[in-house]
Amino acid sequence: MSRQVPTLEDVAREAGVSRATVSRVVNGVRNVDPAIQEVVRRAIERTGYAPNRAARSLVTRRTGTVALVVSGAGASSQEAQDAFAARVFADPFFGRVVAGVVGFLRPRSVHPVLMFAESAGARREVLAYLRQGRADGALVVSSHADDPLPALLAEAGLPAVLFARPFRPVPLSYVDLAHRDGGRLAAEHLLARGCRRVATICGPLAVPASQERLAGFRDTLARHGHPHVPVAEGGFTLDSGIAAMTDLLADHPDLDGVFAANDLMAQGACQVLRERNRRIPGDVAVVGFDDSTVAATCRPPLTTVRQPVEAMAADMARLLDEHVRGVRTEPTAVVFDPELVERDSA
Amino acid sequence: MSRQVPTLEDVAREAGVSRATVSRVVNGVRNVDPAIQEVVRRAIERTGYAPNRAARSLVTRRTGTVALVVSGAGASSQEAQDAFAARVFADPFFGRVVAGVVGFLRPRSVHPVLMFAESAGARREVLAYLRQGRADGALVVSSHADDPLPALLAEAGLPAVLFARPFRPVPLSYVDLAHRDGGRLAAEHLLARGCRRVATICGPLAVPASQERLAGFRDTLARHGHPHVPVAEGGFTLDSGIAAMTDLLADHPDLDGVFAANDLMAQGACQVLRERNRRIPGDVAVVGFDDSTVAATCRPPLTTVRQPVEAMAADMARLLDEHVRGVRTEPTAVVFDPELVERDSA
DNA sequence: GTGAAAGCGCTAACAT
DNA sequence: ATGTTAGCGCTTTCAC
Repeated sequence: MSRQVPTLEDVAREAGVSRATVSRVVNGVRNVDPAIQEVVRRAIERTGYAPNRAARSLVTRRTGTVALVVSGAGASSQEAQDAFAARVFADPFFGRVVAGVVGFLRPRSVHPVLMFAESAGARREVLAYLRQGRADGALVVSSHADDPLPALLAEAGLPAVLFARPFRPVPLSYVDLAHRDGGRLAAEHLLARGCRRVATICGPLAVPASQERLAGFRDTLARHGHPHVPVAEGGFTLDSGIAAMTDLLADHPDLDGVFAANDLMAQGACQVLRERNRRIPGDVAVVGFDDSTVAATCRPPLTTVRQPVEAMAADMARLLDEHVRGVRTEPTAVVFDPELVERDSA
Repeated sequence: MSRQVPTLEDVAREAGVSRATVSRVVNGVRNVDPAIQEVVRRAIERTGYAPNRAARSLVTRRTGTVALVVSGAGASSQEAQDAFAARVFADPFFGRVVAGVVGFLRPRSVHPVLMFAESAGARREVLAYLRQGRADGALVVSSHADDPLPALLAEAGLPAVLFARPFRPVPLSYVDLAHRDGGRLAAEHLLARGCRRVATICGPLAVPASQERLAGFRDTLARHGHPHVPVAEGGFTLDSGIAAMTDLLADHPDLDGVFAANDLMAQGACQVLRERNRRIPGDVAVVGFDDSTVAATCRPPLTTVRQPVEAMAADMARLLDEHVRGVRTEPTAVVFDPELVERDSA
């Protein structure tokens, strides 16, 4: 059938040296005569040798693989799982996480295996996967606020790094954004351009990040003499943004500024506003959050609070790498600063 | 540091049996006394044993992992790679592929490792990965028409299944859609609702699927007395849909129906139409393609030609599984039928 | 039905 | 600088 795969032994025989020597040149260990290196390299070429990773992993106890886990609230039917996966990918946020993670991992030849942990069973699978040594650690992105996975990972003593501070304290490293500052940035910008009747479409209040963006926004407005800010809660989706904006407009037809806690909801808000023939930013200024891909394609392009997701994700991978290599032992938090990106919507 | 992980040996000692017996119960092999099975199971419980996958893979020569490869045209800078990943995930199409693949794989405890192959170096990495036995096979989704990866995979004799028929024949299994029929469905629907001046925003003509959707659309119209159909080529993105619709409208201000070769471009078309105050479908009917997530959230919701991506992706995984297990040896093509989904836009 | 033992292909001491 | 050798933890004949 498929011909036998060459092993270290074969290469050694071909090159007339020992397995150990071949192993040394394959792994780039020094202490090998340059001339012999060349001979071995040629033998590798000729035989078409590729090191068997299972054998290597068995002795090194490392796989060069990390689990990229998308963790969420828990439906368990097949349709629900499909929907979960589709929803995750529909959010431009996740694509940026992957880009950042892969950007760090790829140069190091480590690969991400995609896992969904939206049910108790799926969480068990993630733990089993890690315990079987199939991956060196886990990168966890929770969509759900009170995700049980981080605690399980920590208890099991498995290397893991989280995107966003967990709801309840867990001895795990994480990267996060200074969400409160982000809310402040949005408020200051709206105020600076003269808005006086501003409202906000906040994210799910069960999510700490939503709470903080809202708090930063509110506090700043209060400090500038606007103690009462209409709030509509959304779910970080386009639809929820549409619904929230519709509600807000019904109760406060005279508003002149809106801060949406992510770009998707901001886009929904813009859609509603345009349908109602409100000019953006003339009649109503709109500020989003994230600076995701939709921010640029939205009509009009969104002024938004940028979250450097790619950089954050890359750092998450870096932290995990350090934990796995053992050069970092204590849980560490890295908090990034948001930045206002001005486009046309405000 | 982290306590020693229990091995088969430990469980065997704990249960008072041999390694072989423990292995048998772990792998569900029969010929084990039920009483002993129970003893072993308890020992596993007590020790918290989890089989080491590297060791198992070393002897079984199977990993329970498949590479999910997104293959594309070739930029090689870090930014280009980031952008590639972000773009891939921005397309709702890919999320559905993942959902379908995971739906099949998960019940079988096999996991997808995500790989991007947009450059020659990245392609080499994919081949090396497979040759090292780190994955049992590859599931390939090409965004680029003349992707060199399938041929490389076939030459190397590595198990692989493609999403969509490759540009030039390659001895690999693939799943695909009857795109031509999809184009026909769109044309028939537009005709049936009375449109007489229809145009189309086709996909990149370098992609076979685009060609076929266009051909099916054109042929059907021609057969009904409309030999000349204005065509604008897009790139399957929102922006390109906007540009194409703008052009079409400039040249043919009186058109009353548009078929866009995917939903993203249809959405762009709708945006332009609404800005121009054309009513949809009253003034201009719009038909999309894919029935992706944007179809439902578009304003108005899109009438579209459904491509059963999840089912196709699941079948792709099934074919690969069969090739890997050796129960299927010949390259096989599975072609799915499109279906018209009526919503509000046409 | 169960155990003994031979590898799977590799790395890493340890010798030389 | 290079070779020898002892495992890593598992599955799988082959005896019993």
